Amino acid sequence: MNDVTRTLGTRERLVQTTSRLMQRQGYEATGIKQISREAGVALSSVYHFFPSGKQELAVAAVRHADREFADILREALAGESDPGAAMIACTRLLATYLRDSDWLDGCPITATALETSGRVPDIQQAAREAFEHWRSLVADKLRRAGIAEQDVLDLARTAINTLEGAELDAQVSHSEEPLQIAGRHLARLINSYRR
Amino acid sequence: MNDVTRTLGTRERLVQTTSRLMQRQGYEATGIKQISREAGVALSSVYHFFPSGKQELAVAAVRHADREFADILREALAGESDPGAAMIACTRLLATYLRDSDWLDGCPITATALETSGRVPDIQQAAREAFEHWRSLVADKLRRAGIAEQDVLDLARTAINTLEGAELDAQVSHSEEPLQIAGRHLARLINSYRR
DNA sequence: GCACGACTGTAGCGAACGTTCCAACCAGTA
DNA sequence: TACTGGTTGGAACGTTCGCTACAGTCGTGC
Repeated sequence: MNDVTRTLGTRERLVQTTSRLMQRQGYEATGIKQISREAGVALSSVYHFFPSGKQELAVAAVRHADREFADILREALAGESDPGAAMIACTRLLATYLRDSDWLDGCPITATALETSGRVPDIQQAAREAFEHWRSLVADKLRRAGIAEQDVLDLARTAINTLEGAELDAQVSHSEEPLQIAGRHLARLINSYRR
Repeated sequence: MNDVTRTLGTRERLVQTTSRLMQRQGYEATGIKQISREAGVALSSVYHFFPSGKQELAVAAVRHADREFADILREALAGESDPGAAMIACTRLLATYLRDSDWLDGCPITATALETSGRVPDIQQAAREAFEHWRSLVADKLRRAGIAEQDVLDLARTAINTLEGAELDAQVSHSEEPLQIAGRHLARLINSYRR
């Protein structure tokens, strides 16, 4: 049992533990028994709360990761008024989480989304919604900063995608540098669209 | 048996099939028996060529994917003299492969790299080398185009990372658009460093 | 005190996992 | 023809997988 145990409800503990495990190992490598063990929850309780099993739990975990990552993004974006500086703040925050977790906690859904690609539609759908959600947060920031509407959605898309790629690189390289570089380049790109 | 069968040597068939399966399903979801079945190779032959088993085969598959993706990148980069246009050519080629495979064939090593992160050092190392390899190809292109040396490595890093993120997005969204947008933005970013 | 729904503990199902073992096979060489 | 080294086919190992079944425990409302 860890911090998560005994403070939240059983169902919430399951979702949170699943989300963390899938972030680090992906969908296939994360077993139901491992989840119930690490969450301090009976195996039968998993099927009590998620009657149709692993997939249902995984979808709930992706949705949870969606909200959690959105909170991180929102926090980082809110701290800076300039949109370029806000992107740099994002990369700094992501780099901190990554380093502090010994390069284990990257994007919480990428591994799951990739290995279930074309095989588990429910999970795919949840992942698609998460990316869309995160993009909309960045788009809002750009819009408020006065970026022209015809550039906002595309810029937000590349911003999130570059963050994703840089975080993957940082995780594999065990280095914060890819994220720092991405932050600088994204700021420069966004500034080139300011009027 | 498919195209790969009976034309290449047994060992090469195994590596190629493993690479393709891991590209689509990741490491954990790809079974030794599935590999031997799809490659048209006896199960015992897997252990004949790769005595220490699945991990050793996976490392060989990642190295194979490294070379294969590098060929794609080299081809796309060579077709254009302008470095920005070359990046757009890359995104176009990746988008084509992705669409033609029904959005299944994205980056051949991302899924594997992520789900083995911090758990299978050999695979991690092979993935690290692959990313480094691909970066060096882009860096060469930028250098030859006259980008200042102090900008080359960072730009190459962000270019590869943005490609990775955009390809992930394209795969999840079932759309070529994220890659097209990334191409335009990368070209703009690189141009802003031209002298 | 009692009944009831929520949750747990345990045991076990069939299937698939990675791996091992070994006899059989099939070149090529002598 | 006999031998040899590389390769195969098939059976089986122990373990783990996702999942099911069911009796038992617990806190709450009557």
